[in-house]
Amino acid sequence: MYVHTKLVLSLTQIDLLFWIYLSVMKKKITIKDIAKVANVSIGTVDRVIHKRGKVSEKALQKVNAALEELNYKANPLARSLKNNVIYTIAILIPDPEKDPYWLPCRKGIEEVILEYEAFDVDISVHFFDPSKPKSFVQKGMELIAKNPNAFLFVPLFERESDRLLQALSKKDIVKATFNSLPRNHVDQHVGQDLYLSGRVGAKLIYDFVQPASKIAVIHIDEAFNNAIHMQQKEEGFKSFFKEMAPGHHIHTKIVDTQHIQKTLSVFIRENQINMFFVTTSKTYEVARTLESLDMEGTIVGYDLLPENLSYLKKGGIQFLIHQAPGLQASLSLKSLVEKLLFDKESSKKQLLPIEIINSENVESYP
Amino acid sequence: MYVHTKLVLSLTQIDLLFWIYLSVMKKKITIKDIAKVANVSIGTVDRVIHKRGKVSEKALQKVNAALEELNYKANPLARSLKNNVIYTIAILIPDPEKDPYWLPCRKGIEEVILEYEAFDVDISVHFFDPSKPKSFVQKGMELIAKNPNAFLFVPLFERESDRLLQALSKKDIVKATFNSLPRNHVDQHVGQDLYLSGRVGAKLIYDFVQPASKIAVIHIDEAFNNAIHMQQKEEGFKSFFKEMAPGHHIHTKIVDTQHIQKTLSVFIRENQINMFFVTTSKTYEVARTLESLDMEGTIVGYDLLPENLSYLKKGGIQFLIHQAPGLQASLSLKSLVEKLLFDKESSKKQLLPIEIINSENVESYP
DNA sequence: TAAAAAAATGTGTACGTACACACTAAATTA
DNA sequence: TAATTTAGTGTGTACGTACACATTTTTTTA
Repeated sequence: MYVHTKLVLSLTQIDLLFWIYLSVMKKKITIKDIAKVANVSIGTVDRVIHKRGKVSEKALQKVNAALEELNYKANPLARSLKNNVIYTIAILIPDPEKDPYWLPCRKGIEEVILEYEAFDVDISVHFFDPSKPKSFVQKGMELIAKNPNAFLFVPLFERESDRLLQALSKKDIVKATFNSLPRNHVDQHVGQDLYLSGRVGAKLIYDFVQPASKIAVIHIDEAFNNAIHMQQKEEGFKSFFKEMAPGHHIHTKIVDTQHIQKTLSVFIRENQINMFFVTTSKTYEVARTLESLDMEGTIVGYDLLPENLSYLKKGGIQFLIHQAPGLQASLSLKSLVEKLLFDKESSKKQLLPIEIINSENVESYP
Repeated sequence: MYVHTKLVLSLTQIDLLFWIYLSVMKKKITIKDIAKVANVSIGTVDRVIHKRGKVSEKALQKVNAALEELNYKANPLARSLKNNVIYTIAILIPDPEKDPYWLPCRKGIEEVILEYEAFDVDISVHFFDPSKPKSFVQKGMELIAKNPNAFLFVPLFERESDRLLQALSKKDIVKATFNSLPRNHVDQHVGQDLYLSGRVGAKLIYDFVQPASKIAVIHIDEAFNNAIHMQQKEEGFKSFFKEMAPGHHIHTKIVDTQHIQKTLSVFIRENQINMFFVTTSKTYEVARTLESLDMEGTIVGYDLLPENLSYLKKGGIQFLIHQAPGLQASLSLKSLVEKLLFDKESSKKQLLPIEIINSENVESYP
């Protein structure tokens, strides 16, 4: 009612009829319609929308009224078409050849590239050696030097990431990360709550715990893997047990892939461990060791690597927590593209659900 | 190399230079570029692309060559802009007021509607009473009579769905479903593998099974809920136990919400059941009954209803299987919109992963 | 060989937005 | 009051595609 009254007062009879026509017919409101209703030219409407001044107070009010009454939304297609620039996105991730964990990640990215092939974006993927922080910085700097519109990367190393972020900040390049969250500010992030993921692992193990159970958190390759990652998971894990079974001691062991079998065997036998929370995708190493020792045990670990899946199906691993690297990559890339192309805003920080995988539901994952 | 040779033979010197320029510069190939390289007008290129004939053999070959060499991809934005029709999508889902299971579904749809507000689509949501097949058919027929471009619905009732699908087939309306899969053909479907989901439930329970355990599958409200749904889950559940513990007898019980507490109490006491696989979102009813009987037990059920979550956190329910109705709805609607707007093709049948929820990872779900 | 018919090709316009430029009206100055 | 500045407004064009229509070229027929 209010709406009508206001219009009757501010618009002529004919404009009112046109307004009713627009509201009744299923038709998208264009800048032209606004111009007609406000009885000005589209140029004036355009100046109002973009706040470029040179508009009389009277016209401004009429246009703003029409804009609001008709709930005008600019057509993103026409806007993007007119815009006519090709956005470049540079992506830097660990080399999947060096660590197969990143394979689904590359695959996810390639799918998105194909999906937006026909649009005005130029996406390129680059790799660094996950065991060499230097290669990360070097590649990163190279890419930044080319001034892409956005830079998406996995901040595996804290200090080195800071350097890249600093370089990026000077250049007005959109900063986006996934998998790990760097200390410094980024414009967009997709990841998982690692602390919570540790608690999930704890709960899964806790369900099987007996008074005599011996529990250990195993970190593999802490040296050149993401140390903070593992720490946060461990903290989450321990916090759960502190709440639910305060008396239960949790062992912690850091091992190297080098002599992993030997080191682990000794550790397991010495401490009589029969329940394991493995904080990395190399969970299969623990299962393999247990197998070689001909021992039974409960193992909860991370990620759907082929080796892990094999043990999951055989029963050597009870549960895997899925970090969905592929989904993380494709989601972050997609939001980046849509931000640039249609300036669609999505939440800065997106935390993906922590997915529990057992021998059965694994079949439902692609 | 081959590519070059072919071009040298088929194009003039100047065209070749232009081709090199196009390849080197980061620039999207337009119909105009093709016309220039093939040395014809854009009209001719257009006729070739749309196979509208009236093109000489020579021109056709030149254009096709250029199209392929330059890997032309039509700009979906310009195409959609030119197209200039408003697509209508009618959605029919069970009334969330009648069954709260459908609340996230409505929410998911509303989010997508907002997301595409500025685009040329007109999406409307309508509800039917999940306990009244007639209301489903009636509402459905009404919507179909309005000739939307696409019709997305939850085929809760088999026979009634067939009727709607028949009506749809006559009218060239895109048919899409989610949650349940109807017997007859649809153009698009998003759902879950229910048989597998039954197996997942089985595995979760199996991990806790003792020789003395008594296991039951509980169906609640089979009468007006989706009977096939429940059957498939039960089959999956039993198939797992047949494989892993052939001797173990699985009880089955169908109960009505009416006198559920009483019926269940009797059933549980008579059969000494202590492990439950509940095939519907009313899992909390079993937990409540067990609570009132002051008994302990293992319960695995479905869906993140507030009542279920409360028992999950208290420990009355061990695991919930998440059918993600909201995600199913938004995913199917999104693909529908993108299909109409940009004729982007996505796979006809999309099966979502079966997600296992416990008291911890539930926090990571929105 | 000219005229007519048919085939092939090119041109112009629209979609909705954005922006440069041209123009008109009002305000200021001489 | 005329000349000039300035505020306000309108017009035209481009983005890339699609399609109607106009134009040119080739083929057929008289």
